[in-house]
Amino acid sequence: MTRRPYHHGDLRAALVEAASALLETEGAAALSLRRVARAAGVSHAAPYRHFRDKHALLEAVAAAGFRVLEDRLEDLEQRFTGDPRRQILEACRAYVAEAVARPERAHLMFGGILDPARRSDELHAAIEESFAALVATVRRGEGVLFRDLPTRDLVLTLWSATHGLALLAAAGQLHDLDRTTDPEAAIERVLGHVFDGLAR
Amino acid sequence: MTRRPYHHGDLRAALVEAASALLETEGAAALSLRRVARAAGVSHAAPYRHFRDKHALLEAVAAAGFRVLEDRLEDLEQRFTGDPRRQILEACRAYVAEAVARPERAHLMFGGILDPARRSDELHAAIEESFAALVATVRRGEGVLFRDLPTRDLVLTLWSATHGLALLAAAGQLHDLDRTTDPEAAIERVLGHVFDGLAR
DNA sequence: ACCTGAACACCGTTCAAGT
DNA sequence: ACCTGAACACCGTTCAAGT
Repeated sequence: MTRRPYHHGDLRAALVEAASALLETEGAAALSLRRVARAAGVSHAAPYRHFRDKHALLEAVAAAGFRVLEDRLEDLEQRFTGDPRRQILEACRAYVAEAVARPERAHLMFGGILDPARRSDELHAAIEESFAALVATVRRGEGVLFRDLPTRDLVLTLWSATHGLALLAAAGQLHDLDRTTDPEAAIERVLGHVFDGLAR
Repeated sequence: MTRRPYHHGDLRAALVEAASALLETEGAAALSLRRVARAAGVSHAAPYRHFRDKHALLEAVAAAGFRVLEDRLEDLEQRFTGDPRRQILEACRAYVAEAVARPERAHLMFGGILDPARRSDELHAAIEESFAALVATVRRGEGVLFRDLPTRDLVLTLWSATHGLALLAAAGQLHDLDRTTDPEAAIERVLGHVFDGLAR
């Protein structure tokens, strides 16, 4: 960490990076703009050159999370070509794994911390694209795996189950059901049953 | 709102009430302990007589939410006696309806705002009891509605799907899938498919 | 026992000034 | 163009003092 008075590089990216790290290590409550600035080696007013306010910085952190999710989903199409069942299963697994690995960011992405009315274009695009990747994954099972149901029904059912398990796991609330169940095993079983309900 | 210097009544309850109201109208970010105190007509230091800190007050708000959920679930056993399918369906509907009606509190209950490591006894008990009510509801379908699966599997699958839909709806993220789908109709379809997967 | 008012360290945001 | 440092209103928390 060089401590020059001026940050000669991509300060914007450095701030998003620092905020993401602080978020996960200290929690959302302890994440202040001033601490982020300090971690990036700039004054507390410098972030305002790159973000309108704290909310905008948090949106950028969330957007990065959605892009990671999108990348992971798109990767699976290549890795399991011709096996839509496996693709969908791994997609849901990745969704849960991401939420468990970065619970604070997951809550920021899905949580009620950000105001939906003030979504930046960047966040909006990141959400749309990761969501499109999800729909595309599910679609590859149409006519092969699933009964003739509206795409909307397939996506809604698989997404709800996956999202629910992911957030329960991220919040540590799965332990209230079963102290011995880890999220990896749980998503396997849940998806098995959900697949049964949608199978042709 | 009387404005006496001393609050002669149940200040603790008044603070939880004021905090719940402020939370829903202004959002979690705008919810300060000082504003809660002002709304209850006491000085900013008065809440510390009843709560160790802000976190403890928020826990009390969350606990109230879990108790509401529990009451709603237990109500259904009486209202639809002998119809376990309806009981479970209405339970999931109530879960989603509560999250949609009070999205900010739902995020507080399930969200990553509260630190799981610091759960008060009150909150712990409220979670356990509402969760027990949920398990009891699902159990009434065992041997009648569902295949012979571990209770854990039944609860996990139904709960994940319901929880996921509830939080997606609360966060306004269902709109990204389908602008015309309201949560009421969505939970109906999702649960239909999930039931199919668990049916005997 | 219950509450107040002053105090402290910290925060988000703004803005004139510096390079 | 990009960043700093002072300033302001607000916050969570503590504590001696009041009734």
